[in-house]
Amino acid sequence: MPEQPVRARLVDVARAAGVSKATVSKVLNDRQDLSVRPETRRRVHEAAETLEYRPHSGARALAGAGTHALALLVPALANPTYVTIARGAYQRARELGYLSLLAEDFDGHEADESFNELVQAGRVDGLLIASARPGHPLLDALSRSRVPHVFLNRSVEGSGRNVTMDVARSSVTALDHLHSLGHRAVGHVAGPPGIAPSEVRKQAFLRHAGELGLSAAPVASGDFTEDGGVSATRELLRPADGAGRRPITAIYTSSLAQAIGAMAAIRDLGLRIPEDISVIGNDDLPVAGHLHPPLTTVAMPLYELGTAAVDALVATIEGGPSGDVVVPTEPRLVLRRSTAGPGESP
Amino acid sequence: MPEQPVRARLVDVARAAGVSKATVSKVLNDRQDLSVRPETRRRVHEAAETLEYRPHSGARALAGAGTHALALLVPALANPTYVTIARGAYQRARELGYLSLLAEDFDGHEADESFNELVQAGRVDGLLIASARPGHPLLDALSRSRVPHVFLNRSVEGSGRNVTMDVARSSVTALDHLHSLGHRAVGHVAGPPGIAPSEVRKQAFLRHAGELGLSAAPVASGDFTEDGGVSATRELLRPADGAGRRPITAIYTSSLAQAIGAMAAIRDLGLRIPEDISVIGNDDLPVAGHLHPPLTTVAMPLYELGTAAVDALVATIEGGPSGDVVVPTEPRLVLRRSTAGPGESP
DNA sequence: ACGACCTAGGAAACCGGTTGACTGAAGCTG
DNA sequence: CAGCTTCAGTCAACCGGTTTCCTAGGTCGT
Repeated sequence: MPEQPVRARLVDVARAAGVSKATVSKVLNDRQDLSVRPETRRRVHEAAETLEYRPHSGARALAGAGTHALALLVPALANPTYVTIARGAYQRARELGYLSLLAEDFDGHEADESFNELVQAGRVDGLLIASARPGHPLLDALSRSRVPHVFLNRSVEGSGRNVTMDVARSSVTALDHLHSLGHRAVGHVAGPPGIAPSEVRKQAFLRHAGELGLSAAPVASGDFTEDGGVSATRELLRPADGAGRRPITAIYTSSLAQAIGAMAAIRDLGLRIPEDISVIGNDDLPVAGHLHPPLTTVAMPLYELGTAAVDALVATIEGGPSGDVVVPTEPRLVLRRSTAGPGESP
Repeated sequence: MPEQPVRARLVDVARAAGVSKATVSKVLNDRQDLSVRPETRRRVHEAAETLEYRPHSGARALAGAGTHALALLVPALANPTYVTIARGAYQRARELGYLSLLAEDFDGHEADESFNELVQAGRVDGLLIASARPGHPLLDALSRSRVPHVFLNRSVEGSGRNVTMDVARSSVTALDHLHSLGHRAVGHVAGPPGIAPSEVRKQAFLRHAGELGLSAAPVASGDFTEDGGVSATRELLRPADGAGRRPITAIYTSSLAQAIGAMAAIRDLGLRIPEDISVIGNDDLPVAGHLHPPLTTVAMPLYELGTAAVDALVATIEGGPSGDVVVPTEPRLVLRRSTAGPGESP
């Protein structure tokens, strides 16, 4: 039997450095309640280094220090939006000495289970929740237990723990762009009702449409998927008057996938993009630039959302106060060829 | 100070059921080395139920039982392929009493760190590795330690721990389809060199092209991204002879993103799909059906790959033997409108 | 009637860290 | 030079499970 390359334990480091477990623990955790000679400190660090010591997270958690792990709950990983957020969260967590785990929360179906497995089982110190919606079972569990958590992207009103982007601004940016191209009748493909950013975008769209004096600003809801975009777009393009005139000349969608669906639906109706209908979507990802035509988008600061959420959560875990946060980076218009003046080529 | 709704602990359950910790532990873990009266067993389960008892994963891990957690390392979450795999893994893991965690391994950059944080810190019992490639730092770490693991999708030759799909078959399926439409000169957009499924697909493509007697079967490599598809496609379509004739009439890509890139590149050259060039991609996802034109694909059994990998890993963890596994489900052709006979409309 | 053998369950050690109370030695003070 | 601090660390309890021996009481065979 070959030598098992056993993990180094605290006591191994202690032995190697010629000190006690307690000293090693305190030195490595940089605790203030202990005075150590620099020389000793050095020996400890050196021993830990050569032995490649990693504290056992379970033991640490048991002893009352946390696990130094967070979990990010996203509603749908297939939506690459959340992947960008997750990356931001992961990186920032690492910088703060935490590990960020990723879990898909199939719109509440698995939420209880995830909650149990992650929080109750003591695997994580806190939750980053991107899957909130009214009536979500998780909200209940959270209020019963006292687990540190923040809501990101999908905020929960009155929680005082929301980390969001300036979603309203994205509607304004998109609408200003279309308006400046000459569009006066713009439709909006909104996300499902009840979901915070979806509602905010819709309200901002309607408000700003009013401010710009648009002649029409119909809204249709659909899932944040391609199919959701297809059905909402069909609804928007159905001739409203008997004359058979198209009610709108441009569409603004709440997600990238919806925009892809919208483009498909528009073409199915025999219309051209952007000559007949301009399309602009939210969230910029590589695929947008490779569509036909390349899609104009409003890029949201997703990565920053992830980092900001971790900052807020870690602050909470470490005893700080909590409060709503809005990521300062503004949505950015990414101009491509799916938008043009009504009747024009790009 | 409000009552902290503390987690129920083992001893709480024991007290409630009127037995000892040991008994509860054994009953809940269904251990054979103890005889209990059915009545006692019932009481224990009941108490655990009403107290909503969840074992503390850290404590359990410390005591020598595992963590009952696995980690899935994927090379790029932005590639939705891996999301489907992850779902399969997650579900199957749950059925087996495990929790599957998801981590992005930025092509080796973070692999060591992930390995340390997950394995060395004792957070997981085993690894599902989908990010292998020759020279990957993880391979070293794995051979040094004795952590249970399997490689999925991207196999590692000689490891005896590969869980794969019939990737060669997917090339045959795609090529047969194009051949039956009348194509005799087909190009292949392969993945990066050195990556197992990429190489296998390419070899199978070349072999079957030979079997079918194609007049041309050029191959160009590119990343599994849209941009990778663009550049490889440009290479394939560059006129080879002085005559300026296009060398091929169809393109088969190794990933869906590459297919999207290929379509963009084809259009940029002023060519039509499928009249001038047919396109067929690997992996079927919702977006494929909403492209312009809707993309014909070869659907791979990704979900099953995830479940099979978990089966294999858990078997290893629980002391079983290991061995290579190939998911039995065959690749399936999903016919859409990006393929047609040379010169024809779909 | 008495030991052998089950049956049902309990006591306690142990896993690997953390933490607050404690201590021996050196330095300072009066 | 005795007493008080400060310094530099040590001791041991503890976290919440699991597991390995035990044991008390009842059953069975002879």
